[in-house]
Amino acid sequence: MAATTSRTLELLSLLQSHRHWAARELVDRLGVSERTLRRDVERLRELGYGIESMRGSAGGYRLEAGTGLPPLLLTDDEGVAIAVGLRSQATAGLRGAEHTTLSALAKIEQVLPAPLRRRIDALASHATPGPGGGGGGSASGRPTPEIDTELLGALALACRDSERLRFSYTDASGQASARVVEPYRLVPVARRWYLLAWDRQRDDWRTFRLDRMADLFPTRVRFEPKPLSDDDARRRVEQALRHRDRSVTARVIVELPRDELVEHLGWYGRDVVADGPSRSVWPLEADYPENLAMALMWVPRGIRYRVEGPAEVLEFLAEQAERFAAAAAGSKNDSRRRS
Amino acid sequence: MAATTSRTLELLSLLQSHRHWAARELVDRLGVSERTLRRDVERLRELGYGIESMRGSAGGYRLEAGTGLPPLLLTDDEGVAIAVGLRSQATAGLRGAEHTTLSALAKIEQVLPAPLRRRIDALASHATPGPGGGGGGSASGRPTPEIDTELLGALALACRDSERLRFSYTDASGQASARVVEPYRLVPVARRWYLLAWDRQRDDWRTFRLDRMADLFPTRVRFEPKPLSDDDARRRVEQALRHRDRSVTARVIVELPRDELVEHLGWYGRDVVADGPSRSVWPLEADYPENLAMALMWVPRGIRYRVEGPAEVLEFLAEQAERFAAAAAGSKNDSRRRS
DNA sequence: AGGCATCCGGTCACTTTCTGTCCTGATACC
DNA sequence: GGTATCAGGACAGAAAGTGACCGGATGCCT
Repeated sequence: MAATTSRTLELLSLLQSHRHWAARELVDRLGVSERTLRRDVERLRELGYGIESMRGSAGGYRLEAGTGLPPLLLTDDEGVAIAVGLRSQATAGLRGAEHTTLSALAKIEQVLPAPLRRRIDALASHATPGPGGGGGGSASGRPTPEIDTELLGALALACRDSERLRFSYTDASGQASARVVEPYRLVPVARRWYLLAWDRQRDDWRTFRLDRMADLFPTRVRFEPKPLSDDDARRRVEQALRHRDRSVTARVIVELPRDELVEHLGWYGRDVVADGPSRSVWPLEADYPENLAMALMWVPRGIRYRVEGPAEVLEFLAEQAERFAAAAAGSKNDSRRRS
Repeated sequence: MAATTSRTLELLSLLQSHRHWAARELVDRLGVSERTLRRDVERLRELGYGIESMRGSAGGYRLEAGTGLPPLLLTDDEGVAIAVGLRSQATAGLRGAEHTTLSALAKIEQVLPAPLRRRIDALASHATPGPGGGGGGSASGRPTPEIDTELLGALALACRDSERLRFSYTDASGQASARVVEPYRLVPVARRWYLLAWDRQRDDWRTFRLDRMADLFPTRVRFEPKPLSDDDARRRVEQALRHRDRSVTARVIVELPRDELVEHLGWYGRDVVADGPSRSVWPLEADYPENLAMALMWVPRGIRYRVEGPAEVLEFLAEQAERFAAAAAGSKNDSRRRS
């Protein structure tokens, strides 16, 4: 057996766990002579990992940024933290980076020992839910869509590896059916995830909403993927969704110059457009009126605004207004309203 | 030079990038004989990584969950995705797992080539901000605290490696000063991060709020850390904060049995307690009234509630109520303004 | 059932690398 | 200058890695 490969990995692991190491310490841990250690360091350097060394009485080795990313040697805990992070990131969405996030997630999911996986599933459901998105809880009445990150991980793997899947699906009309598909792409649209796949039974592309899938069974049968560009995929999904799963949209007209509003809102205000010199229009889109109303709260205090949108939204606002007013008045005996 | 170690890593990398590999393909890529490949696989198995093999015409190798987490061999993109994920996770907070997340973050930050780091910094500021937490935007008037994830990463490294730091700090009273400290722990409290460190000039423990630090300079001088338990650290920080940075709290009395409310709220409702058979109390805490009010929106529609809390909160609610009402009424029947 | 493609692992001879020891140098800090 | 640290050449013996060859096992397909 090759002591040397595993030792090299261990060295890398040590160097990653603390920044600074004296040769002496490393020698003790690895159980080799000092000369061999130097040779190991040399080897790692040849592989492109930046190991800096310092002489003198506080000398030692230090793993720095090199030309490439070295293999990450993680403890179990760290692996869990990373997996949880990736799952929630996939959920929260980082526009344009979904694909990469999923591929990183797939890499970890693939090698995750079972006990760790259980810890992740547990943790992920305790994680702070995103801004009106994702995360845990098992509330049924709660309007925030929940994303089953476990499912997401499994699907990411299957897409990457072109592995045929079996699952049951409940479509928009409540009809359940068993499906056998060849999965291609996961596409996030408006806080929900969709799977684009080739349906073997219908011999055509189909789009599946993740929260309507159940009983996923990876068949371990590989298929030959047809060519499909990212653009194609997105287009197909968007087309499939054109007439369903519409989200709630509204326009908020704020009595504030565009720049001022944008500065106040930061990231949320990226779509704000000016409507004259002292007024802005803030287009909002959300999956539920609740989330839409939450955004309104960030309009600077004391500033007036007006909302244009479907009756559903306006009714919701009126209802919330009433409840807020009642709550505020009810507790304060001196019925405080500002006039 | 050792072709074998690097080849082993490359094999691992291949196995991680796709699930399934035929021996033939691997042999072609690695440029060795089939026998040697088998030996390499054997070596990896001995190291505890689960490589499954299948015979027959669709045979091949497959990296599965093993006993331990294998070294992760990431592409640049994946590394970036992971780093971004970890930064935002540290920000969003996962109670109890902060430490692990930071240690994983430190590991990656340490070895991140400069160009990748730049991409991360750019991306992180575009990421979706959490629920009233973290994330990007540079708004000054926005009440959500912003967290400089770059700073967080650098501090995590310095804590781990016991590296003395220099920075300038602006305290609560607006007084700026230059500090030299020995950093020990990063502690998140109520959506903000604090650094617990030993102040070399004052010869005592000090707590620094991250968003008040600037011009961080890692001295690369190591220090001998004094013993300090996690509990100790947390206690010190909490004590230091006792009289500043208070957050907003309130109690919401909801006319709904506890279980029903909890089921509806999911994660958010973890602190709900019963108040009689048909009423519940939902304690809320947030850094700003905005965030507190957002939670109220999740009380099931049609259910009445009452809020007990500081005047600040009630006033805020009253104001929002008025704005909502105005927005709802204003657009509906086309009378532009309220009253 | 038979054929074929695939993985399995033993043996052998040969080559390459790895390792520890010994040594001389370079560099940094005190 | 003294000391602690890393650097790296030389050498010889031990250890490993490697390819070629083989008969065997297993699973899929016809």
